[in-house]
Amino acid sequence: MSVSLDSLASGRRAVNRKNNRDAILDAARDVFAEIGYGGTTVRDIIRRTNLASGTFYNYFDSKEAVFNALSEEIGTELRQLLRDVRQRATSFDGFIEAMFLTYFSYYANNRENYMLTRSNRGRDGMNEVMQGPQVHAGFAELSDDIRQAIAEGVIPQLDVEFLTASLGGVAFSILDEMMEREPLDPEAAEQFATLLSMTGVRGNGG
Amino acid sequence: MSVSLDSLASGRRAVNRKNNRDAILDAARDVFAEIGYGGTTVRDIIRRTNLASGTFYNYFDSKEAVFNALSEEIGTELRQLLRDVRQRATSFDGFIEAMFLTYFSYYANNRENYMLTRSNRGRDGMNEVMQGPQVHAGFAELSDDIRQAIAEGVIPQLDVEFLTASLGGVAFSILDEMMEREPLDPEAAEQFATLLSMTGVRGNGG
Amino acid sequence: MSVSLDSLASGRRAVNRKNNRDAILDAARDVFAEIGYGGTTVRDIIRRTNLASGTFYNYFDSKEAVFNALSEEIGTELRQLLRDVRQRATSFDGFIEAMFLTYFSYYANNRENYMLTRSNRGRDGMNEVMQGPQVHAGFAELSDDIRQAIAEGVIPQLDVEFLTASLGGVAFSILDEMMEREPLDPEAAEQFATLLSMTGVRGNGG
Amino acid sequence: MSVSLDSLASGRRAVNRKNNRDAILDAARDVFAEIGYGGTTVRDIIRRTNLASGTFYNYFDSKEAVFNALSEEIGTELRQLLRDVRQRATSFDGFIEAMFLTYFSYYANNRENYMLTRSNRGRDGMNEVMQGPQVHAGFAELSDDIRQAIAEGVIPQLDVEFLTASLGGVAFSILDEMMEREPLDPEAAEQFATLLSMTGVRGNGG
DNA sequence: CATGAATGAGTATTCATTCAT
DNA sequence: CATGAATGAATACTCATTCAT
Repeated sequence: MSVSLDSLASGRRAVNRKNNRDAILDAARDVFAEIGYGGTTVRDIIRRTNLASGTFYNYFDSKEAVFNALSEEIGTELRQLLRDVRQRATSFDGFIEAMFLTYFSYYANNRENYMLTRSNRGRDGMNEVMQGPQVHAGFAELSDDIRQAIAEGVIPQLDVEFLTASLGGVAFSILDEMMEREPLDPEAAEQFATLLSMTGVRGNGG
Repeated sequence: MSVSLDSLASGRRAVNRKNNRDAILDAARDVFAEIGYGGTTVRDIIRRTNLASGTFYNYFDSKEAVFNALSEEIGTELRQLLRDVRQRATSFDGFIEAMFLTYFSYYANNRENYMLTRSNRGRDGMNEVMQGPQVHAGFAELSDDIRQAIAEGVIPQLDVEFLTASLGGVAFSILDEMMEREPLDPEAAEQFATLLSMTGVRGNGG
Repeated sequence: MSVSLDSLASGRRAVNRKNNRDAILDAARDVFAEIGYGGTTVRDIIRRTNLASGTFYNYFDSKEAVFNALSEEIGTELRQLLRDVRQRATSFDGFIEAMFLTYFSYYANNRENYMLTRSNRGRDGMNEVMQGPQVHAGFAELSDDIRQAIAEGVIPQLDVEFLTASLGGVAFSILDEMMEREPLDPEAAEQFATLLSMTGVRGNGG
Repeated sequence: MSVSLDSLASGRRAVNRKNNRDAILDAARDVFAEIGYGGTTVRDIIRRTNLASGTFYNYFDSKEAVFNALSEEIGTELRQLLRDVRQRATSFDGFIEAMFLTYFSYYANNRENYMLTRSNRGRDGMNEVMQGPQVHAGFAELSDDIRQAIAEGVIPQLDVEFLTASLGGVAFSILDEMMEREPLDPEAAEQFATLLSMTGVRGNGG
């Protein structure tokens, strides 16, 4: 008897713990997206929750900590998708194309994460254009891909860091433009990004 | 004693008014650059000044107002430079090239304004990738230029908004990369940006 | 599994109850000594224990309650020692001497209790120079002894309360001084305390 | 005109500043005395004042800072009195006697400072029986006096630190006892303290 | 117009205590 | 009886802004 009770208890507790953590994360995601990281207060977050103020601190140490958890979540998700792309890629062109499409599609399908990412940009000491640690890691992987493509003679010997930054810049800026349009069209965004990146303004696009 | 001072006032006041305003702007520029917009308090700003806290409000309504004034200053300066470029341009290629060089050189020569611009990115409600009202205006002009180039058949019929955003994105991201290098090399940055923008990765660069 | 444990419970529980209570008391003694009564939190105490926070309240009602239990423990121990002294005493001089020696030796041998006593002094509403209820009780007994000594003509007719307080004050202040010296020398402390108390500065000491 | 206005202004300001500071100190003195240092909150202090909460921090950095200011005030006052005593003293006996009388009288006439001193005892890290920095300094001076008296052969070669501590202990403990009596009788307290200190229990008192 | 003290709403965080399991 | 998550009251301190001088 007491065995089953105990195991029930611990099970329920674990579930509840998970639920509460998720509730906080969900609330935080919304608030950050709505009023930005800087403007968000811990009170704003818990207010959107059934929890008491103190409960927040059972799960996260600070506002920054929740934010990092969210960033990590998105970054990990996105980076995994991009790794899958990398593995399936058979050509550099196809790789870049798939990367852009994956990237734009991800945010098209997760608008709240897009909003969060934008609010990210405002964190103090986080003013690298929009680079949390996750983005940084993603860029490092991209740099490696570029280096390899250069080594294999697939693309010319360009400045790797400049190119990495540029591709990121193109992705970010087109993402912002795409998110303002209705309906969302990740394919169109991808096509433009690919075209510009691969052949430039002079390319046979249009 | 203060009576004689008073009698000098009318002339001196105008000067002083300008001086005080400038003192606040200078202090603000430094503080924003150092500790970011979010972290900066009005007290931080006036502390770097000989003025009293209340005096701040004789010149600006709020922290945001000083920031906007600074942004406007930079934006106006930069936009004027870019207009000069536009007027002197004889070809689209030359125009883009000169735009990039002017842009990179400006920040290379005004590091504190670069820092300020970065801190800008973090403002709440200012999370458009990097768009203060000035940047917005600058982008509008660039869009016009692009539209005209398309109309004249100088470049293919690309999506104007996407292209404008992309050029901005490339500029911003390469700027960040450039500012981390020593020595600062605006020419190298310009060459890369131009090459990528005009001919893409596939271009005969390297 | 837990069923068989349950059947052992009735015997084991009593043991465990004692163990847990002692574990809490031990932890509390250390923490109070280290960071003082005011700074100590209930969490600090249970953290040094294998127990859960809620368990604390199965044994004590509050931080104050543990503290009182510890005080009582020390007070009871010390008072018992002093009662033994009283019983063995054959003269007032010998009584005082033995009292001091017992007192100083006790704390020399139980430094953590000394630390605890010091932290005691800081309790709110416990600001009588150094008087927990135990000390109060001890003082009452000492007052009786003094009264009796006066009645028996062994010592002059001094103000009993003043004298009791003074002997306590001398004891406390010399204890503090003694505890700062290395090595601890309760005999020296006792000799000084006795000399001063019995014959004053003018005594033939030195 | 503007001169007189200006000087009036700065004068009034200074007065007001002084008044506010004093108001805070007075309120703090009362609260500390009533509910002890540990239990006192900054809010408790400003609540007894007409000032706003933020105003507190225009004058003091923290609760500790006000307390230190008060302690210093009392300590300085008392030490000055004791220095006067020292200068007027013509014999060691007379010196000790006058010291005790001054000490007891001071607190008899400043009950709120007595209460404050008692609350002092409870500060964390301030658990030396009741020694703020002021008391410490006072003790150092007393030690010097004792050393000199020994050097001059006026009193036997006693352990100076023990004796200093003991005189302090006697003073403190008798003070506590005295303050509980009605009416306050500093002379009686002084006589007892002097008698005990100089001739001990065996003295010809009573 | 300059001053700088006063204001008081606002925020992060802690902690003793409760209570469902 | 043990557990430890949830609670929410409480506190210190900051800061933009006002306003009397």
